[in-house]
Amino acid sequence: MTRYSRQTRMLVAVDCIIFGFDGQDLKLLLIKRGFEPEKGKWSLMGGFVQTDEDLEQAAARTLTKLTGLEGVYMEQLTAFGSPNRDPMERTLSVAYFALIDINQYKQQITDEYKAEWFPLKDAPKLIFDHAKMVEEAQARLRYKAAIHPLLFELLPTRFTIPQLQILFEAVYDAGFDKRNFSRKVLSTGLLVKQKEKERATSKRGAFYYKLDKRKYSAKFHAFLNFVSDPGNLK
Amino acid sequence: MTRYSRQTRMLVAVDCIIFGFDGQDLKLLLIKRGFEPEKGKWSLMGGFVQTDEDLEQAAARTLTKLTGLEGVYMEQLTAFGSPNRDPMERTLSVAYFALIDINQYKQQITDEYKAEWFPLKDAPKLIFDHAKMVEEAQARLRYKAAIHPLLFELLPTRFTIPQLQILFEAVYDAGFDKRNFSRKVLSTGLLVKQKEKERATSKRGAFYYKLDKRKYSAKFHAFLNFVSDPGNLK
DNA sequence: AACTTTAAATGTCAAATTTACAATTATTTT
DNA sequence: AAAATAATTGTAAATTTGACATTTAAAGTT
Repeated sequence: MTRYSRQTRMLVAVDCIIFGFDGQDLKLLLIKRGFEPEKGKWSLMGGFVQTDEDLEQAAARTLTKLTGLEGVYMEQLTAFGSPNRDPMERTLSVAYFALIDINQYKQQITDEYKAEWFPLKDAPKLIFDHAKMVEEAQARLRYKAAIHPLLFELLPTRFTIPQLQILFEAVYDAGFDKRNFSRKVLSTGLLVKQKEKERATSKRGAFYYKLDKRKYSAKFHAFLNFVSDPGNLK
Repeated sequence: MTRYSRQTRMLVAVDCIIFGFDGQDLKLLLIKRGFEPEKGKWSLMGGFVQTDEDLEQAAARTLTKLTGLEGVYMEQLTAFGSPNRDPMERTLSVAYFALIDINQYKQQITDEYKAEWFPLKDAPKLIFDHAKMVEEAQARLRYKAAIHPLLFELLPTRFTIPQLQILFEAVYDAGFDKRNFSRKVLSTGLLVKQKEKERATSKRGAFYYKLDKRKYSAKFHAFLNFVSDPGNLK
């Protein structure tokens, strides 16, 4: 079979916007780019799509390469295709955003990428259009987390309601009423109270909760309204 | 400047899932593909991204080429990148879905593409992964229309509330209570009642409404909840 | 002119949800 | 034993939703 004639072929890359939560702030995992152009500059983790891969595979491979993690929550954000977004050569990038439990992350021994967590609000200047990607990813995160139980992906298996609230407050840069928040979250039926308490933060200690895996799967795409009127989001 | 070495370059296309509404059913605009492979088979309208174009431009150009319309509502759905989705040669496709007022559509004189509207429920077999694209577009349409004032893009400037309801019922393949529906829609404050009535459908006639353009722009991304519990959508 | 027909427009009440707001409790430290 | 701290829980008013039937405007018919 022949090929399509007279058409431009281009590189296709994936770039990952990797979010984490350290208990206080929303973080972004960035690397120092290891090759030209823009070598040594801060960048999203990315890579070219290989001959035998589809996009999800490329994104998962890229994420695993950096974090060592597999089975991480990830979804396609959008494709970025401005003709000159990469000055070297035309490269389409399909952006994926990922949510990981920051505690699961172990920096690769081989320090191959000089990766570093940055507070989202205080990230360095990024190469190409990566800042735009991060911006869109943040908007998407806010959008989806307002109506779906997404942010649990950023927490460890066991977490407390106050921890969850701090996370929501970090994502929306806003304060929520404790009573209403916990009622809302508990009313989803997704949480299972544990017998143990988290004792580091307070004298009284807060009960741990875990996700009810069955219900979590079942209701992941349901409209749960965690945040009312989450601003003017896309 | 040199190029990235040892990487696969590939074709990048855009494909448009074009929805219309004829007053009764949700429709899909398809073309008979004009070149090999799969020449003569039903297909989404698409085209290769050109050297100087970004993705939005390519999608808009493609849509205009088929419909003659400009300024149409369009948003990126997702990128499809399975290695063998096009048997001829590896081609990444970025899918866009568009909503057009079916009455605005005039088939191009040059009949270049043999385009045809199909009821969404009764569309023919499509080439490559286009059926999957349509399926995802429909899911996205249902998702977004449940919470944002999106479906107005499918209607003419003047429309009646019963017409709007029929549209919602077509999109969700469900019936809604007239009283609750009109209350919900009117409570958004987006509609301006006109003096004239639509007189073709009923003896009494239904008042026309228009969108309040200011409020429509302002609230387009707001969470308006047109449909409660719109099923288990993504 | 009165009556019939058809679809549009509108109202109400109960239930559920949301919002605003403060007191109590478990535990550690002093 | 008292103080301090953060977790947990309650309630009443307001708003929104859901279920349900009647009235109304206009055209057609007798």
